[in-house]
Amino acid sequence: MGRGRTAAAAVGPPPAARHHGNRHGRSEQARQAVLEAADDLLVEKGFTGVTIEGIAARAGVAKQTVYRWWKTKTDVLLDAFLQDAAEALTPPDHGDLAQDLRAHLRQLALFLTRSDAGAVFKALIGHAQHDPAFAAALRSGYLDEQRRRDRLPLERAVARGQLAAGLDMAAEIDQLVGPVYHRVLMAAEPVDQEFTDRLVAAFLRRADVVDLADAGEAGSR
Amino acid sequence: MGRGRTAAAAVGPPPAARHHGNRHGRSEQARQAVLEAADDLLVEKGFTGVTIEGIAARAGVAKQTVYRWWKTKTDVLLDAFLQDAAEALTPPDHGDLAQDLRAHLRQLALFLTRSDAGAVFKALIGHAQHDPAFAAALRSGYLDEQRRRDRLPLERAVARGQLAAGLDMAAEIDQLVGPVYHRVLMAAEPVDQEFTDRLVAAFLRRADVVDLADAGEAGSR
Amino acid sequence: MGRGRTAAAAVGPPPAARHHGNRHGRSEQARQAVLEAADDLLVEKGFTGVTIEGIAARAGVAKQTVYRWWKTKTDVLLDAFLQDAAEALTPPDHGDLAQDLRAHLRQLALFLTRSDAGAVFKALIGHAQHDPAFAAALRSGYLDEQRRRDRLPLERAVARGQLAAGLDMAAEIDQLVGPVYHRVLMAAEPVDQEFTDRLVAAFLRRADVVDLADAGEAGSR
Amino acid sequence: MGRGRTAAAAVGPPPAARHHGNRHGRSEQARQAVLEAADDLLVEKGFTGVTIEGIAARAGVAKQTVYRWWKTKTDVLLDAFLQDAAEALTPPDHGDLAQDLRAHLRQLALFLTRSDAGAVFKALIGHAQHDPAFAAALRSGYLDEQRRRDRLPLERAVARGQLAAGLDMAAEIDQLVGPVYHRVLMAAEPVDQEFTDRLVAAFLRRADVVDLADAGEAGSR
DNA sequence: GTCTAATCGAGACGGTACGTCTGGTCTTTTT
DNA sequence: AAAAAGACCAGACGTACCGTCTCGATTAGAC
Repeated sequence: MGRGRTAAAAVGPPPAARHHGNRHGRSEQARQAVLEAADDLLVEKGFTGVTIEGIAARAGVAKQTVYRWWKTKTDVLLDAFLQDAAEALTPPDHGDLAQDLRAHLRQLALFLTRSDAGAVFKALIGHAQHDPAFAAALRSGYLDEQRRRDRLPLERAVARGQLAAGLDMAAEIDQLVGPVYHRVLMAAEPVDQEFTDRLVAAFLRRADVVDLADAGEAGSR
Repeated sequence: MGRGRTAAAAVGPPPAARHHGNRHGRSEQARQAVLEAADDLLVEKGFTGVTIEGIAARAGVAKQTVYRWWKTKTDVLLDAFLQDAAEALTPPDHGDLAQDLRAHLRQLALFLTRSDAGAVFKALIGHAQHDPAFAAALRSGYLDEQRRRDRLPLERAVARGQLAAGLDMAAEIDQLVGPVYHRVLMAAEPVDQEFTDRLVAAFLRRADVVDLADAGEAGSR
Repeated sequence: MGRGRTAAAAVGPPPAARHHGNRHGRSEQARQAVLEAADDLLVEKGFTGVTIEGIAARAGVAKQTVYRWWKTKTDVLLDAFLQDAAEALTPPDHGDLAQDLRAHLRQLALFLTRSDAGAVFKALIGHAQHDPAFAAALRSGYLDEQRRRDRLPLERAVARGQLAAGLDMAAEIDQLVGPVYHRVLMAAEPVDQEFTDRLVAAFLRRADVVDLADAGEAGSR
Repeated sequence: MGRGRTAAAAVGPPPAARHHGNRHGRSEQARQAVLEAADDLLVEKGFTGVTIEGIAARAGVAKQTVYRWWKTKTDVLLDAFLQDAAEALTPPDHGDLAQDLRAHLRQLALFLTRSDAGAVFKALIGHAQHDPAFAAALRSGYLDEQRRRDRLPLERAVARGQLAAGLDMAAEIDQLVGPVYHRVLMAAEPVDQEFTDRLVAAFLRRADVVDLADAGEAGSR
């Protein structure tokens, strides 16, 4: 297994933490081992199969070391997820709204349905339904930022003059990503490209987008 | 406390079950006590606070009696939910598509955010993320049927000639209800009437709806 | 290993306890397994090596089963000891005071220095120094009764007219057995027959014993 | 609180140790703080309540500092005890055997039942039952020397001609102090002056003591 | 006046056992 | 036949100490 963390490691690692159990901070080695063990276990045995004992055992770490830095197994999973996925869902910038949105929704669908991190994410969303405090942590740690990223293509289009400025961004984003999450979390139906492209098309039609590639004409195609 | 079960009791009760711990079949009394205990506990203490031991204790029933009829605590909660909410979300029939959809989405939002049954439902959706078998049970026990109910306004509109027949129903439903679920399950934002009405308006615009009240004109655009 | 419990089983077994985990009482099988595991462990690994986890594991019993019936590992050891040793130290009755006392002290010395039960007993006495509540339990469970047994030879001698009635029994017993315990618990010196016989001789000399075998003479000096 | 160590400090302090954390030796300040913390904790919380972590915390010392100089908590307690009690139980010299013995046994009884050091001593004796290596350390560090002190009155009496030379000293000492320890360690009965005086009387009677105060007569008064 | 080496406080580390809790299984008696 | 009762095995929970370790600060004596 392993997790192939990218070097960037945007989220958790405390500044300059490469030492070993001394006053100068925690062991980065132990931290990484715990995070890897946690999401390996989630992928292998599912959410219920993740226990702090199991994480500690697989990470070759003392239980107390896990408890010292994380309160619950879901905090570990969240930490692991944040580290893995921080940059997975940044929408691309092709200079074209339609293209950007299609690519972004497709990427989101694949992330949720195909990647290990997506599996972790679904588990975390699931747990958030049972634990309001964790829901808040998940929101502030990930969802808020993700919503900001989701908004980027629209904001760039506004800047380009491709899109009217008065849009209710939040509502539009919900209409774009909401159906994707809905299929992933509740329905059993596949979330294929046809589906995500259709969401984009519906948006373009209702949002009076100026098609820059086909300048001079108004309307949505 | 209590649950005010409607007489209909659409789901579980075995035929002729009014006895109590005798040779004549299971005790309907015990069954009801268990279901009530389960969702009372959920409302009071949250999903984690529901345990089979706790259910049995509060229902005044032996643990084995719970295990005899349900495999897990989530099966109890599902059973309780189905009994309570079976018909809760049937969309109304005003003879007008726009009116029906607006009312239905509003009702859905209220159900999810305000009712006890909605709280149970969110908990079950949460658990389904951790347990594929339960997810399947939840789908076949409720979600599939609910999707059929969600479709009713559209189908009636097609029958009325208000809506073209070639529509991809599943995708349209996802675009209508998906954003609602998304806000409820993931975002912290309120799901007010303005939001749900906007979803309906977007649908009407993209779906070439014939406005019967304003007959003679074609399309909405 | 094993413990070869004598059938008599004077102490613990609850009345009619041969069933298995039902409402009618505890499992006698589990109880025996726990007691045997406890003193096997003590003999093998010493007092520190006895843990409730270890007892449960070796007995093939759940930890909770141990905790259900005993509060601490020392309670288990005490129970085991009582069952093993209840009648181990009853002084013999030869009809002669000197003979009885010599045999009894010799038996006590051998019990303490040679038998497994003696090892358990020393451990319990040791623990009693750290735990006043346990000390009281040990006294009421064993020591008080043992002191009564220690007194028997003297009382029989009084009944026979071999010994004056006004004796301070407690003080005399302490002078007889105290030195034995002292050597066992504190000194490293052997407690051989010469030593125990000397204690008896000193007692006979100071206690104005009528030597029935040599009737007619008074006093021992 | 505190311990009021007498200046003599017979046991541990290394020569010229008043520095603090440099190459030339240990910190006497830390050493004293540890010893005081250890027996304060014992008196306050009992043997079980003494932990190396607790000692270090209360002494305001790092755990490692304790481990650097002592192997176990019982070694700390032993060290503390030796420092406190080294000369506590030296029998007086009145020039009279009976008087010396009566005073000595009385002092022993009071030490064991009344003083803080006596409480520590009982705890150490208790632990020695569980740990043969510690038992040996306790014997060589204290008991052997104490037995030598116990013997002093008898040896002086022999020198004075008050007592026959052929006596088995060890056995006689055991008969004098054994019953006292026995009552302290095992029985709940008080160890009052009447009891200790009786032990001396029994000894005098059996040991053909020449009463110097009443010279000329033989026998034990 | 630096340099060196031992000890100090601090505290993270891998571990073991604690005592508690819940999950599921089982057996017996009662209805 | 199913209920109530509750003991059973199993194993995770979160905590307390264990004994080891690494660190940076402190402080003599050696140079």
